[in-house]
Amino acid sequence: MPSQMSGQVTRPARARSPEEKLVRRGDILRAAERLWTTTPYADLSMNQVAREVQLAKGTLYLYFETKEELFLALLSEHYQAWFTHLNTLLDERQPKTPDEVADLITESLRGYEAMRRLQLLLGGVLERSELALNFRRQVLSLMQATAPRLPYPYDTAMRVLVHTDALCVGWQHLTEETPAHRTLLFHPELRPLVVDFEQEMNMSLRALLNYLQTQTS
Amino acid sequence: MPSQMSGQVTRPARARSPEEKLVRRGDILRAAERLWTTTPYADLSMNQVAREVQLAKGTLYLYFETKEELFLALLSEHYQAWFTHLNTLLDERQPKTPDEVADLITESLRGYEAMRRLQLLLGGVLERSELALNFRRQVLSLMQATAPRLPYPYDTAMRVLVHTDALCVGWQHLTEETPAHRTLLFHPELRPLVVDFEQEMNMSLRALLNYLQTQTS
Amino acid sequence: MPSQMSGQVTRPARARSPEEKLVRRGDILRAAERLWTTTPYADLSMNQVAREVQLAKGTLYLYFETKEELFLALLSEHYQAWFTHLNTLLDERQPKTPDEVADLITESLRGYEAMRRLQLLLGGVLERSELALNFRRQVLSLMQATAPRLPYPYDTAMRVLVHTDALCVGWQHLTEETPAHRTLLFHPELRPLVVDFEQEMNMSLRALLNYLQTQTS
Amino acid sequence: MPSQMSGQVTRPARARSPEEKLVRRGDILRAAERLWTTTPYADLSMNQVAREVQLAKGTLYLYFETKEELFLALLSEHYQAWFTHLNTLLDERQPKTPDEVADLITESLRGYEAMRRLQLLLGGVLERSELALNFRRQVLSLMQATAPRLPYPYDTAMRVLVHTDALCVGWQHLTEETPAHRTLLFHPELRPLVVDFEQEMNMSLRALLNYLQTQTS
DNA sequence: CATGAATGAGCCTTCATTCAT
DNA sequence: AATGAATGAAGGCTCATTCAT
Repeated sequence: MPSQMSGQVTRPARARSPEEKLVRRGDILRAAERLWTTTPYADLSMNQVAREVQLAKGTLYLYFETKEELFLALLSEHYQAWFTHLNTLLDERQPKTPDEVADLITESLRGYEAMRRLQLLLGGVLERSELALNFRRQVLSLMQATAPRLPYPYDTAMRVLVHTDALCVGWQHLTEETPAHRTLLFHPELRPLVVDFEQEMNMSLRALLNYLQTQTS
Repeated sequence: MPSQMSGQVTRPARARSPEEKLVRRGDILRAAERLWTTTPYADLSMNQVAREVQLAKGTLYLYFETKEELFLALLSEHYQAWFTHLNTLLDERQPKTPDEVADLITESLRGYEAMRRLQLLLGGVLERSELALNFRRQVLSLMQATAPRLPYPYDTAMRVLVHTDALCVGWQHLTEETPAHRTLLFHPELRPLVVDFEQEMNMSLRALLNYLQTQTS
Repeated sequence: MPSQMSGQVTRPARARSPEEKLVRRGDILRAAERLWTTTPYADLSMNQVAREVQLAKGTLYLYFETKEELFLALLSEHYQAWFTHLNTLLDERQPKTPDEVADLITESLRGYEAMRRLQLLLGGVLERSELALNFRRQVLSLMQATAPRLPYPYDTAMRVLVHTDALCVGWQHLTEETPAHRTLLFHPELRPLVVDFEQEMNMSLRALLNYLQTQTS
Repeated sequence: MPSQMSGQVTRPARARSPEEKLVRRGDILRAAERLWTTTPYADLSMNQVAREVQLAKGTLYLYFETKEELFLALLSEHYQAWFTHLNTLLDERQPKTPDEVADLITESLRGYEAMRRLQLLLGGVLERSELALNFRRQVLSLMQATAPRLPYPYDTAMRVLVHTDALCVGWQHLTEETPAHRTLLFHPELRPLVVDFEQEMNMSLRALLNYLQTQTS
């Protein structure tokens, strides 16, 4: 009869209703996320995740069939959150000029490092599974919901979103705060390689959107 | 575009001279590369590489201290090859306009898929070791040798090269020919997510370089 | 003199309760011991131990963090058993004269070859880890519990126990039943080197204890 | 044509005559010894030894068939040296009383830590080979040469020498300067386990020899 | 639904020894 | 005699996943 009080919130010992199960699923995701911010995927064991949620290892497999699926779900969640955030900003500000749009997108990414890092996993690790297909479908539908909010024709808007994705991955890749990357700061001769995500991302977006402007007219 | 003919060529039983050793080192690299095109880093064991070169496992460790070093060496090799290729193109064509430069860079990447894929490894896997530092230094010096060949002030040129890196990673990431990615082609509804590396890369570069033009003047 | 009957007794598939886990731990220890009698530590793989207990390799690591820890635990167990045995004998017989004490200690070692052999490991192999410290502490406290049972002042008693340790190791070393040692028996010219553990141990102890007697008075 | 000047002494590139070969053999032994004082047997690779003598790995195998043989030869050498030393002392001082003999033997061991440590190897590592038999023969004949120099009947003298062996091993075992052993010094509660080789060895010998005196008369 | 003991394939790496030169 | 590249068995250990309870 182990007490379940050790978590932040009291929690039913068993998740019975579908709602409770959803909550539990969320708990797991949240735990994985917490660990993920400090530990690379390969070094992050299901055991650790289990410990973090204070569930048994086996329980995780009741909610996710594989480690891969778990992280894909996490990425999915983050994607959704970010798109929602982006939509809100777009609806509020209704940006018109390329620079306004670029700035807004850049800003929308602030605070979403977790998502950006997760995105990198896709290629190297997560991409292999067939779950990826579902994931893509989801991404697509998120993009489709956002596209109309951009001051561009649908196709252009979609393209902008795909470019945003690529840029985000690219800059995140060069910017990722790995231990090795941090040591760069102590080697002045390597300065030219040290870049700031937000600044470069913004520049890339401005360049892109202004260019689109030019081309269209 | 290395020839893929490396098969059962007769080979000295022992690499004695420094030259032979270099050749053997190359053989290993080549084998690793061959496997790498079909198997992700994490699933690629030294055992497999050994089998592929037809050498004993231990022999690999005569040429590379760790698995990581082997793959870093591979990436390094490809980077160098690409920069050399790029330099040649730049020297030959001496591009002036933004579009000329963009096209040239885009073209230079053709046939260097291997490098592009390898680049993605950096973030997730290789970045951790201290070897990474050396690698960075090398990349930097390659960039520094290329920068003067671009029709831009040195700092701008360097920035262009860093952007190229980011774009390359970003688009490669979205374009990578993983099994999962290939299935995309059979799902017409996912069409909008299917993009062509070369085309998008080119567009990104054009956008960037034209934008720089604008800003400077 | 533990029974060597542990064979294919039926066994729960999973050790759930702490008691069952203790039993399983014991099973592993027992298996290691069985192998140890015929194979030197360095040649004894965890794989073999696993096979011998009929458990998976990984399972061993659920009970012992490293190979070293496993063997240290084994030695620890044997030490404890021997000290317990010695204490019992001392309590029963209450030896007074040096020779009585020497005989009793000698007798106490009979049947504890396993412990004696394990002791030899300490120097060469186990000594390095930090676990060794704990082990030492344990040995010390065992000695401290035994010292008062000897008909000597505390400090002298402790010294006697330490000497016993040294003598035990020394004679075991010369007496060890290795294959090489056994061949000695077939070479009459080497006779003088063939000695009997019990006999020599006894003599050493008698010498020591009588000497102490002399010195004190 | 590599220069062979890098050693302390110039050395012929090839050992041709039997004498030269013996010298070379000695060089190897000396190198192994140097390393052995700081590195445990298991961690000491033939590679290191080769590097230390500035010979190729394969060359070692021209002089010793196995690693084991090399170390057995080393031990053999040390044994011989010590016995020689002991003989000299005995001849010079001609000790008569038990305490004089005990003190002399104790003193003779001073400075022969290397031998003492090597002795410990015997049981755990070296004992297995069939070379051990030869080694034993040698030890026996050394003892036989020394026995007459002791003020005891031949058989008693032999027995004393065997006891010396055992005691030496036993106390060395408890005294060995391993890292773990050194940490003992920082744990005052473990004080009782810290003993001094020379002091305890001396006591053991005195006890033994005085006891023999008693028994005989 | 939950548990966590058990699994076992698989990983990277080491190193005594061999053998072509 | 000397070299040192090549070998390959073996080792300890990890961890995603399964399954008995």
